[in-house]
Amino acid sequence: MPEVRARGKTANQILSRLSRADFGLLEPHLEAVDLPRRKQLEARKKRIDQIYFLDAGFASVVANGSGKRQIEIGLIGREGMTGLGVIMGNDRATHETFMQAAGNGQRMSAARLREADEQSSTLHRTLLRYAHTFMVQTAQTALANGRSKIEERLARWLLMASDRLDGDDLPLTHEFLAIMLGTQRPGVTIALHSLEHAGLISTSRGNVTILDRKSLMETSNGTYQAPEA
Amino acid sequence: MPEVRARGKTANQILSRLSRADFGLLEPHLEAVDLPRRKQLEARKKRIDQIYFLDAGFASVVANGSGKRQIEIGLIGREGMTGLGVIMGNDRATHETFMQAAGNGQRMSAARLREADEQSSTLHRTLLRYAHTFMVQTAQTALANGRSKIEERLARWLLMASDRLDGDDLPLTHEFLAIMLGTQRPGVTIALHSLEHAGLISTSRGNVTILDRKSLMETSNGTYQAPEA
DNA sequence: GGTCAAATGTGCAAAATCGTACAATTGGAG
DNA sequence: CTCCAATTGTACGATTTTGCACATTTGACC
Repeated sequence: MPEVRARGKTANQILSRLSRADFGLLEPHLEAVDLPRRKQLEARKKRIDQIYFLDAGFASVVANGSGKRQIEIGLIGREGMTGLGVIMGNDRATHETFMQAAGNGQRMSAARLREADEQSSTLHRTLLRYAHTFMVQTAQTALANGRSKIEERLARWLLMASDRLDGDDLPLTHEFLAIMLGTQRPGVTIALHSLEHAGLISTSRGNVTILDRKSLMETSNGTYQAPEA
Repeated sequence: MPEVRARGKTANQILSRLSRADFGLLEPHLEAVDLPRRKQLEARKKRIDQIYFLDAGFASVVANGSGKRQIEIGLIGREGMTGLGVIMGNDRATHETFMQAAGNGQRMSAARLREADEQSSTLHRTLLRYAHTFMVQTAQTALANGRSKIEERLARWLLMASDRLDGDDLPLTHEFLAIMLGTQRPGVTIALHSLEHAGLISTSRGNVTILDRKSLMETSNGTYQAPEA
């Protein structure tokens, strides 16, 4: 049987919503790949060679400052893709992007994507719309970082992460969460306990399970926005 | 004499760097406008009707959260424009944008800009490149908000503001700065005094003057990036 | 079933920031 | 010149977060 990848074969929301024609532009170049945890998808200041459309798992986009200051500015799951720089005319990555929860996706060369992007204005518009979504997410992050307490930001982050996974089990260590939120690791431990005591989550070594999504949203105090927006 | 607006007639860096042809697409629709302080250029959730290319002064883009939580996510000066949503396929504004330091600029209808943007791919690419720049600025803001002290963020902000004005005099009240940085107003007063005692700035009612740009950059502790990047 | 590195729990003093209140001052309007 | 509202200076307890340090637990591997 021929190796034809149907549009419906991917869980990636950008790909699966493309028109048949637009998908046809990309399809010959797509390659299914496994994406283990910590796999780097983009490296700061390095040329973007490959574009990843995620089907499962999620990646973090992290900005680095002086010293070891770093903080997450966005999450990418099956709703999105890496390589926005390519779409927007900058072929070098500004930030680090790496898998945070293992999964898989479709990969293609950045050059090929650029070609397809130039050929189809409808494809281009679709990709741009996602870029805009990501921009809004980053802005929300800036707001949360500046005006919210750790517990609120943690609640927001857990919700965003679970949106990008199938279940409510999030494979995360406190250490990782601390880096994502840009705080001390013990602060994360405290905040997680607080949420756990309130019955919103349960935790075990390297794992957080969301129990009460609704209350978590309240705890996030307006910093979390439903993904459809 | 005919009222022809030459490309060189505007200080806006996007417009002045356009090819003759691309500028020709926009020029018939541009209208010089005065932009007083607090003039709103975009309103959250409202349709974007007009696009502004700034020639002087600068605008703040502010994200709002629950209650009165708000924080600035970006500055726009003569290097930029408003209405990125239109370029990226979203005709409603996500954030508030208003003039922070009075100035002037060129205005045109969003519909006309969209038309021109669709006609010329070189114009489109130019606008997109600015959108990417703004995205990076927002990401830097998220980093600074999450990992920097008020004094560092203040130094960063003053530098960014002065990049977008001609002189080193910034017409700003503590109150406004507090909103921009997302902190308490007294905190700004303290931080300004600290910078003033160190000889980096001088202040008077409603005004901050930058005296030592270089030291300010050091104080910002890596959060400020030179505008050319 | 023992070992070890990773992950988590906990404590605590220092620093930063918040939240709020109120006094002092300044410059423009009348 | 006088008045007044906006702006700035200052204070202070409460809260949050930092920055360490160290004890404990867990689970994979041997």
